[in-house]
Amino acid sequence: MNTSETIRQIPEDLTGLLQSYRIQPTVQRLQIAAVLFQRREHMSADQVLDNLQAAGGRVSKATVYNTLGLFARRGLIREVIVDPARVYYDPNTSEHHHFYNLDTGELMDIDADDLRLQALPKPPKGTVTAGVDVIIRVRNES
Amino acid sequence: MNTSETIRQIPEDLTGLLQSYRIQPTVQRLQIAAVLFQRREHMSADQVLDNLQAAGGRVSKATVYNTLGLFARRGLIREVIVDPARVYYDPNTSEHHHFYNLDTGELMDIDADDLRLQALPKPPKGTVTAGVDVIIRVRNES
DNA sequence: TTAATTGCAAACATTTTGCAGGTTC
DNA sequence: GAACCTGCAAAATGTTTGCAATTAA
Repeated sequence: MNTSETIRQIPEDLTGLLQSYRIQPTVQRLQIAAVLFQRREHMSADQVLDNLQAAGGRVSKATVYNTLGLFARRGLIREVIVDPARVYYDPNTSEHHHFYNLDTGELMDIDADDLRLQALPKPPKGTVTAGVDVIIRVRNES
Repeated sequence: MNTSETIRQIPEDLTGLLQSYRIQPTVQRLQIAAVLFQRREHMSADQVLDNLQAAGGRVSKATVYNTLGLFARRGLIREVIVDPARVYYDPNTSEHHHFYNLDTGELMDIDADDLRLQALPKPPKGTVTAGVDVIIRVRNES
């Protein structure tokens, strides 16, 4: 299909990574991809923007939002919908799930092997499954 | 704990239902509860408002939002976070999961018995599990 | 009559959009 | 040079808040 698994390990080849997802690599897109793939953390659009600006990158807010949307649409990253107030983006697109800390807003991965679903129910008539998200909401103790 | 299972079947006793969740029953709250528990459907705040106004109820937008938030905080209903654009509220608080149709925005219940999770992973140190949500995103065929 | 609730409008936060100017192939 | 991308500011959502007026215990 593509060589993403290999490329994933080599953030230096961001240009090739973007291209393999049919995304024209531009200065801003490479900077945004760099933040995501070097940190390999879940981030909101605003966090990406802050990070970039702190590092001296010159990217506008609109471009960050539009670019993250594009990355997600192309399958390079994944949207994580856990907080009604903002979308998180996950550079890890392999099958996995999430802990979401309601107190801190922190997201943590759960490996697919650590959380198996027993036989998925059939999707409603006329529909096909597009993805399965499991979110375990946690709260700080006491 | 409470008699919600019984009360649930009797939307006429909405006053008692609210009281059993430590919610002072007011005209507006009863109207909002009526919409949710008579339809027994997932609804956004805006849908609740529309429904109410169409039925001639006089409730303000702020009150609908605040009331749904209160209901959820008290455990009478459940928030469903699947769409970055809006929160859905679910009058069914028993353990269950959801199909979410990306094309139509429709939410459908999945009975807990039809989707078992094989041994939940332990929550991160210092945290306790507050809830588990499984969302199966589906798309209309072809 | 005191506390709680409501409604309105304004405030907020996140995200999207229109469009002029720049960049890329 | 044609198509595409970026930045800015303005607009569009959905939701929250401040506060005066109203309602409930």
